[in-house]
Amino acid sequence: MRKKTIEDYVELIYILQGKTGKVHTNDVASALDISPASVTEIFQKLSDEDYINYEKYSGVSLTSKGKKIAIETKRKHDTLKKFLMILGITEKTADEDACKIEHIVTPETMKRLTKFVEFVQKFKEGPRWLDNFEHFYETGEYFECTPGNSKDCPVNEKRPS
Amino acid sequence: MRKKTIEDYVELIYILQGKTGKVHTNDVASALDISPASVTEIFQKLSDEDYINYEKYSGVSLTSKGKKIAIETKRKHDTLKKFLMILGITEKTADEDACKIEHIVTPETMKRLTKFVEFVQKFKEGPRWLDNFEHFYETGEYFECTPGNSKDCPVNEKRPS
DNA sequence: AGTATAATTTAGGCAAACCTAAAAATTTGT
DNA sequence: ACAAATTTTTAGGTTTGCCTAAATTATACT
Repeated sequence: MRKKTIEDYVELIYILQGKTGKVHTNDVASALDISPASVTEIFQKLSDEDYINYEKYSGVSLTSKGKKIAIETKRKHDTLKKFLMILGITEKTADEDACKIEHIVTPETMKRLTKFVEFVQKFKEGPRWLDNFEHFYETGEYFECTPGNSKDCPVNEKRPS
Repeated sequence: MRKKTIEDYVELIYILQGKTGKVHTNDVASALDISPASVTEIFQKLSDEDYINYEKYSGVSLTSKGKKIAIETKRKHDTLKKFLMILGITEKTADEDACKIEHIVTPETMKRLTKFVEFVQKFKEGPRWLDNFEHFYETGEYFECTPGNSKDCPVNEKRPS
């Protein structure tokens, strides 16, 4: 199926680590549906590259390098997911797409999308054009809602101040 | 570097095929910067799975199955690129991201994004909220431009009717 | 048309990411 | 504390996607 990146593993370990901060072979194996033996290999590789602290038979924890990557990746994931949900995508699908896009998106695009999410979230109930987009998506009708022309707006009443 | 999918190859062949419709080992090899020998293997695989017509030493052409995939993928690519450019991403980066996202995005998300591009393109000079987003991106300032409140809009004059 | 050059394929190899089966270490229950 | 059950690791294998070098086929020039 899908190719897993180092980021995937590190992010997963970050998510799986409970209070103790220890993640075990089996945790990862069952989360990814691969064999424990493969996870051992992955742990070895991640350890070689200093993403995790690994000692045989005792579970792993993230190094500061690993933690940094994990947090960064999760941040990207969350932003992408929010972004997609703003456009009206269901949570499940948004999560799925975010999970794949987070690894390949350029920093430039990521920065724009982050700002876009921020921009939209400035509006308490979401900007009206989003309601208009939703209306367009559902019905195919669209409207030019300008400050000087509100009569055609299908969702005027939704916006307060 | 990046993993190539069947879609990548088929789309590339579609793009490389000139009037004759024939694409040669070397064309693909230099486009992807891999060895001609590897392209031969790829051609064999694509041929096995009926994406291309392949006869040794004579170049390849897309089958109808291959053409369908190619067109579909290119359509996705173009839409994603447009979408990203709407958000203000430079053409080069938009192209790069589109190229990677096109292979992994779910149909649901693709449908939304397509509609979104359509929605934005309904506006002759782009919707005003986009200008506001750009303004926000550059300056950090944002405005609530509602039909009843145009005084704060930084870009009122840009919109005609 | 015949030979030099260029393009393509074949053959064999390597590394990565997975696997299974068996061995080793750890944990659990009494 | 020890045997049984579980978890983890080791060893060895498979597939995939690339590689290089050598062999083969096609093309281009005189």
